[in-house]
Amino acid sequence: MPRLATTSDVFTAVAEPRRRDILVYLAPREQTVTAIVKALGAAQPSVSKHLKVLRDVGLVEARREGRQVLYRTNVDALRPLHDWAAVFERFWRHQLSRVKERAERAPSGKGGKP
Amino acid sequence: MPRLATTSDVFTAVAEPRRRDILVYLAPREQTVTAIVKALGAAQPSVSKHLKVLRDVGLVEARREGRQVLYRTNVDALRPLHDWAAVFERFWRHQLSRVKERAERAPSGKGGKP
DNA sequence: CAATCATATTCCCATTTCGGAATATGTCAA
DNA sequence: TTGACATATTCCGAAATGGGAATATGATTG
Repeated sequence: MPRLATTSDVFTAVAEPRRRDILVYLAPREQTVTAIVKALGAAQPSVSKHLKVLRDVGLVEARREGRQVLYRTNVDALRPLHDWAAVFERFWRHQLSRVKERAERAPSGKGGKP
Repeated sequence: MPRLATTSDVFTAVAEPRRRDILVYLAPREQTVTAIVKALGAAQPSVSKHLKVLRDVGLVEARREGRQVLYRTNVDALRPLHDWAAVFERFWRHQLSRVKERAERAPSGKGGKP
């Protein structure tokens, strides 16, 4: 079995960079498909397909207005993602000490990993 | 061009449920591959492959101890994910009013979406 | 060195994914 | 109704994914 269907999982849907861009673009206010196409510089069919995926997962909502369709990010659907990531917040402090320790061990910091 | 290489993007790496399970399992403390195999009930080669993906993206770190290899989640590498999701936090309040409004419009709340 | 435990890698395969091009559907205007 | 605009869908091909089975590498012990 290959990867989980992109249409059933928020994580997989968000794995695509273009879809992330779309979500960011549609978060402040609803936008036309054409607007998205122009903003992202992508092909229209491609955008429509991505929007379908996002809509199937519930990450965006659509509203028809005449000839145009206005899409808008459903930010609530992103909470599972945020919540999952937030679980690790608990361990950040714990591991921060390690990072700090390493940083202090190498004071001339510029030469990280070129 | 098909999907983005799972090995170059944290988002894609985390798209796989088993890999998420591994990350959660390895967050509190480092664990042996065998331990992961038992904990997840997955096949050993499968786990090793997932670990390789996670390590290539920097989501886990490995340490050899005799015959065994101890893996540990690098929680810092999860920050991009968290930060990206956190961008939408700003809009949650805004959209919460809509949800609230809808909830108040339907007082007999039990029948949500079973 | 041989045997064994622990982990990694390779090979094969069914399935999915995305982009591009072409085409279909839907909606408004004249 | 015809035509133009906006969006959606289908078909195609190249590339990638993850599981399973087999095998390879690494390290320890006798």
